[in-house]
Formats: sequence, C-alpha cells, structure tokens
Amino acid sequence: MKKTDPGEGGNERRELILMTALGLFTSRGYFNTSVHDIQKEVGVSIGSIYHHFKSKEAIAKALYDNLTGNMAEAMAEIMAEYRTAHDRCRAVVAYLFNLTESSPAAMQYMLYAKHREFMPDEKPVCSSRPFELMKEMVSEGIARGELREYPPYIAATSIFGGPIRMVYLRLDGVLDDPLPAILDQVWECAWRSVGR
Amino acid sequence: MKKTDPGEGGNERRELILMTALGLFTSRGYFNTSVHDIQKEVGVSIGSIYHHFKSKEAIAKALYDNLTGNMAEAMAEIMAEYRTAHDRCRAVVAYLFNLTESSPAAMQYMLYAKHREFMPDEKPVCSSRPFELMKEMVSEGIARGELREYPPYIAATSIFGGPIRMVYLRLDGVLDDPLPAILDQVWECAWRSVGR
DNA sequence: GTCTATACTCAGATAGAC
DNA sequence: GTCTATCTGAGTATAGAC
Repeated sequence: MKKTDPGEGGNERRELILMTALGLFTSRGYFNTSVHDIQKEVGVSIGSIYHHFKSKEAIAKALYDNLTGNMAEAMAEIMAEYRTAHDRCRAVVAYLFNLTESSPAAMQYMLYAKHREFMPDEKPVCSSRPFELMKEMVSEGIARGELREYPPYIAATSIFGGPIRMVYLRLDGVLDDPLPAILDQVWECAWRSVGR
Repeated sequence: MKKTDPGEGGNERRELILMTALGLFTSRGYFNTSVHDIQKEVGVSIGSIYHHFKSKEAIAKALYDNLTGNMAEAMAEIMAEYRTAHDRCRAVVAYLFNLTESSPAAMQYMLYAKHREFMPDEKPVCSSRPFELMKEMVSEGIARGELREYPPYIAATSIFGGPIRMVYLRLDGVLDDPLPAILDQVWECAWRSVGR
C-alpha cells in the first residue's frame, strides 16, 4: 500500500491528477467532469489515471480526505496556539477567509460539493473533523463562562454561521472585495451574537 | 402555451411529475436520477414525460422557478404585514424554519442543490428574488436606525447566516429537534449580532 | 396525450502490449 | 508505470403507432 501513502514520496503524478481533478470538479462539477476530461488536462492516458486510482469516486474521496485533513490540522494548531474562545474562534474565521482567497477551489470543494451524491457513505460535511473542532472550541467557551449559555450547536452556528455564509457568497462571485478586508466587521457581528 | 400555465388548470400529471422529480432529485441528487427513474415512480411512460417537458433540465428549471416563486411571494407578504426590520426578519426566519419542517425537500432543493451544474444559465441562489428581498428588509432597517451601520450585505449575512446554517444542519439530519422549537434562541443570537 | 421500441452518444472501466 | 484500444452499460431523447 505504498502508493496510497499520503506523504510526499515520489508520486508527483498522483498529486497532479488530484489537483487537476479539483479544478475540474469545482468549475464544472463532479458529474460534468469525465475521467477523459481529467486525463486530457493532465496530459496522460486513461490507463495511467486508473493505475493510480481505482475509480473516479476514489479520486473524489482522496481529495476530500486530503483537504479536510489539512483543515483539521489547521484547527488543531489554532486550538494549541490560542486559549480563549474569543481568540480561537476569531482565528478560525480568519483562517477560513484567507483560505477562501488563496485556495478557492479547495474551499469550494469542501463546502459546496454535495459529497453524498458521489460518496454515498460519507458523513455530511458539518460532521467532519474540522467542524467538530469548531464546536469544541465553543463548548469550552461556554463552560468557561466566556460565551452565553446556549446549547453548543446553537452557539456554534450563531458564531460561525455568518462568516461561513460570507464564504459562500464570495465563492459564488457575489462579492467583489476579498474577505480578509471585511474580517473585522464580520467578526464583530459574529462575536456579539453569543459573546459576553 | 396553455400547458406551461403555472396555475391550477387541468394538468395534474404535470404537477405529479414535478413533485416526484423533486423527491428523487433531493434524495438521490439530480445526476443520480434518470428520467426512467421518474417515469417509473410516477407510473407513466417516458413518452408522457417528454410530452410535458422538453428535457430533464427543463423539469429542474420548472421546479426551481415554482419553488423560488412561492418563497418570494411569502417574503413579499411578510414585508407587507410587518413594518420593522426586527419583526420582518424574525418572521422570515420563522417561515424558513417552518418550511424546513413541512417541506424539507423543497427547502433542500432551493438551498442545497448546485443549480449551476445542471442549469448553467441560472444565477446563484443567493441572488434569487427571495434573498434579494431579505437584503432589502435589512437595508431599510439600517436606514431607519434600527440596525447598526454596516454594509447591507454584511448585516444581512450576519442576521440570516446563523439561521440558514441551522436549516442546513437540520436537512443534513444532524439535529433531532424540529427547528421551530429553537426559534427563540436562534433568533435572540441572530438579532443581537446587528440589532441596536 | 399516451404508449413501446429504439436510436444514438458517451460515460466508466478493463485488457494487454510495451 | 504508461500506453492504446476496446468493452459494456446507461442515459437522454425521438419516432411513430394507438
């Protein structure tokens, strides 16, 4: 199973396939992208694609695991670096906004794709690791009296719902300004909803 | 063009096709639903489907127009019935929560489906009529000094972002409680984010 | 208006030489 | 590991009888 090793290794072709697929999946959608499309854009043969991945679905899955893995890692780092719910949550929003600008495709793939449609046995995005960590930060904040007392899922949704919606708008091309430019204002509103 | 009349008329088969398609599109996804699937579930022949609709995409489009039309109507009624931004926005959230419980498929189809993937020349959902009306309520609220001064899209996103996210969670099956049961708490948080 | 049968296209995936 | 060629099935849509 050396070839599925997520590390750096020698396999730049595998990486190239993944990155190309990400671009196509997000711009045209998963179902409007054929394996032939990927093959053509990467500039290799179909056989090569199928050598690296068992199926089209496997490409989607690998992509999803990579991206949510990276994001969960970032969340964990934030939890380690900051201590208060205020600082942690703000850092998360800043991270989401920056990622949206630097890797819109990655963000879109994680947030927007209806993974259930092509990865039937995957849990919904909002139950994935990164989102779980976000809820955890909020729970701790409530326990410490830093946030108002609400059921954690309500508090988490209230604080992150606005910012996440902002990301959707930006990805949809509705906003002209980059998100980091409005971070302060958005965060003010988000924090006011449940902060003490 | 009598047959495309959206009124009541004689065409219950057309309606039946639409409702069946809605169920299938939302449970399996648009691309995982073939016209044969619809045909079988409705219990009519393929020819009949194609007599009523030019193509599969046309079914999706008719559905989308119907549903967003209904919702825009509801928003307009709310604007007529209430005068303050506070009462209007709260009524909108209550409406969204109720609709999610009474017609989850309709809600899911409007919010969750990536319409761009199968209706290439449609604007993103967030630019559709209902969402425009929501932004309008907020803009007026700011003008009247009822809401804090933020760019309207930020204020609108802050106030509706949490509640809408709640709808997503509920549709994803993550929440056990029906949304109307938590309306008060969710609304408190939403309003606090930008209300004065 | 509704049906059956079928044409046509293209997807995902495999075989087997190099 | 990479390639070309090909299989197989499914999906959209149409033709034409009733």
